[in-house]
Amino acid sequence: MKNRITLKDLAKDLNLSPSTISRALGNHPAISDATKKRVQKKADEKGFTPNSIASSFRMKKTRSLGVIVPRIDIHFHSLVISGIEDFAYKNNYNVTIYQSKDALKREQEITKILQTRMVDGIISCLSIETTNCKHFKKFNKLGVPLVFYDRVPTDFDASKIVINDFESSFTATEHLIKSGCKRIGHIAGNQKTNIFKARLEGYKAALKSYDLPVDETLIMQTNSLSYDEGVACAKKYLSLPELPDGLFCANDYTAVSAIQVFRKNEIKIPQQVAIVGFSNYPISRIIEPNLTTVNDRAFHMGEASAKLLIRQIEDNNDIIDSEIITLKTELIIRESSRIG
Amino acid sequence: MKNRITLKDLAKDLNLSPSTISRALGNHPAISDATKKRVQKKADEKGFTPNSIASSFRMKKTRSLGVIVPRIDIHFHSLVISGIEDFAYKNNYNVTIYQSKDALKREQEITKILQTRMVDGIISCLSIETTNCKHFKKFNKLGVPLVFYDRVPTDFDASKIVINDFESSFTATEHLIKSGCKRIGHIAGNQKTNIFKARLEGYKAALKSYDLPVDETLIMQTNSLSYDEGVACAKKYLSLPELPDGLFCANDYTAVSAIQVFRKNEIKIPQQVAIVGFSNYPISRIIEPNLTTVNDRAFHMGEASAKLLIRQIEDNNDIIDSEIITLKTELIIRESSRIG
DNA sequence: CTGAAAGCGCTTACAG
DNA sequence: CTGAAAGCGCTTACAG
Repeated sequence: MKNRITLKDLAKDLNLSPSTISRALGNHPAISDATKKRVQKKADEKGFTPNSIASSFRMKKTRSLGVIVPRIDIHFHSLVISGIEDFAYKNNYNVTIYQSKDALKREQEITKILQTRMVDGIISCLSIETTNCKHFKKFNKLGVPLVFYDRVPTDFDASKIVINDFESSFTATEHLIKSGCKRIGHIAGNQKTNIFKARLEGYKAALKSYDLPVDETLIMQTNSLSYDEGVACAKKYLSLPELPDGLFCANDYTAVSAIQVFRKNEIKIPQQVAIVGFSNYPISRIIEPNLTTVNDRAFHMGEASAKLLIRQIEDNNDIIDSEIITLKTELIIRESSRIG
Repeated sequence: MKNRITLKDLAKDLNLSPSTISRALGNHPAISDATKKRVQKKADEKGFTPNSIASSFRMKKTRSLGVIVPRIDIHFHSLVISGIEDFAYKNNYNVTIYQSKDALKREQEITKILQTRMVDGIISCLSIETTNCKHFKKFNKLGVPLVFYDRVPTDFDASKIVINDFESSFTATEHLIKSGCKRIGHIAGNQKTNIFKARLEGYKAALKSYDLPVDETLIMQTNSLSYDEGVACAKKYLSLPELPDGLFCANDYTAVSAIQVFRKNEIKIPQQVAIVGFSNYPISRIIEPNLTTVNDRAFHMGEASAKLLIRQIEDNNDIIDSEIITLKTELIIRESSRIG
């Protein structure tokens, strides 16, 4: 950053004051068109670009959003970030990203950095270790709006963008029931996490509402819904006296691994076991048979987060304390549950 | 951002000057330990956090890196960003990201934004449309270092982090040859892009060096190496009088689609056709049979980019103009090429 | 060991 | 329609 042209330089060249240059470039109505043209021409000629740090400093607005995600390389989060960046870009905001690596300590450190960086607002998905959100409270005092998505705090009021995990799971399970399944299993995520708890509850509620029994031997608990855990769960199903005829998995990885384990054991999908996943990962379209899954709208979640956050930044109307937006999901029906 | 505590506030409280507060918090050697302690205590007590925008403005250093990627939601790029963020975080840099969406126009706009944002350095992978990099030249004049990765400019000197596509492809093809393949096909990427050109060349060179003929009917051209294009290519192979016995694909998507098309046609992988992909996408470990592929070190590419960039930012030594670092790849041998 | 002063490049209320 | 002036919150060369 050397010998940048400043407003002062332009002013000297044009025999005008820096105030006038600033206003001309900002298209201020009080400045004559003739002057605006002269200034713009000189600015282009000299390759002037405003120093937005100086402007941010002066205005106490940085037009940047801080985003804290567990990991950027998880597809769900990269889609969310993509949605955030897209919306932010269109509205002239910048996006600065941080990874908590699912570690509370790192998340806390990042909030300290964000506190000094003067971002105009923050979007975050909590780390898996975070049970207490007090490190986010400081932003309330500083007047920096927060929006959480996916893994959201329960211990304090904040704006949130979520999907209806309960309802989505209800619908997914209902789809299996309506397809004729009577013994439906569930591979469940970590029950310390609200979204996975809701998915289990939605599954149970659907069974109940169709007068099907909730058979605990058909519900498999996992820690992180990893591919390997999915393989282990599928093997457990195989060791049961009777196989389930339907399986709703709390994510796509476990659903894919179940498909593979079952097929290796000559079990026909969906004829013998119909399978539904959750999240619409890219692999769900590639695995054979293609996986029926819940589109969790990751990109839209990012867009919605950015939209809500920017509205909160720009609304001087201090009446709204927090806002919770629930996005619609969509059950994408593919071969893995298309029976007969 | 309201009623933030400033150095001046602390100074007033402690009957010291702002200069002393600044130096005390910056652990300046000239300040007595007693004063440092007093200042630190008061700062903690009042919840002081430095305004880093003011500091950036003053120092003309923002400690932030601008990153331009085609899309964040492409796994390769999200891994690279993850590597960048990780290294940057450890070195107290922030990472601001932009997506070009593979559009030259948007890439140009982003460079204009970055010019005003005063980032200390820029990391970028060129958009697919970019053939002319003159919109990056301004950063040379501004003294803002640039590092390109993966898709890098050929028309001007710049620091680059790349892998050796030629050699990696040579090794991958050689592996097929050594496994006993004699008729090896190649699904090639867009030949306007250097990396895909290099992959094709590496494949051809390996054949030649083992005295195998280069059979153009076994080389399929694609536009974007998409899954669907892979399916189409695989079908073309099936329509040939004789199938290849080995297939080196310029990415994993096309390799996966080839596996699926072949298997649907009762062709045994790897016994009848051995297949090798490129990039080590997550799906390569999941597809059956598991895909042999080239680990392109996306995360390390990000780390290396950030490392090189930060070194260029912090080295006042103006002797180095640009630096090109080639990373080692690794051939991961899995079932899809393990013959016999 | 500490302070007074200048200045980074903008923006804007005030004056004319 | 344009300008002079103040100030955002830091940092640091200079002085003592």
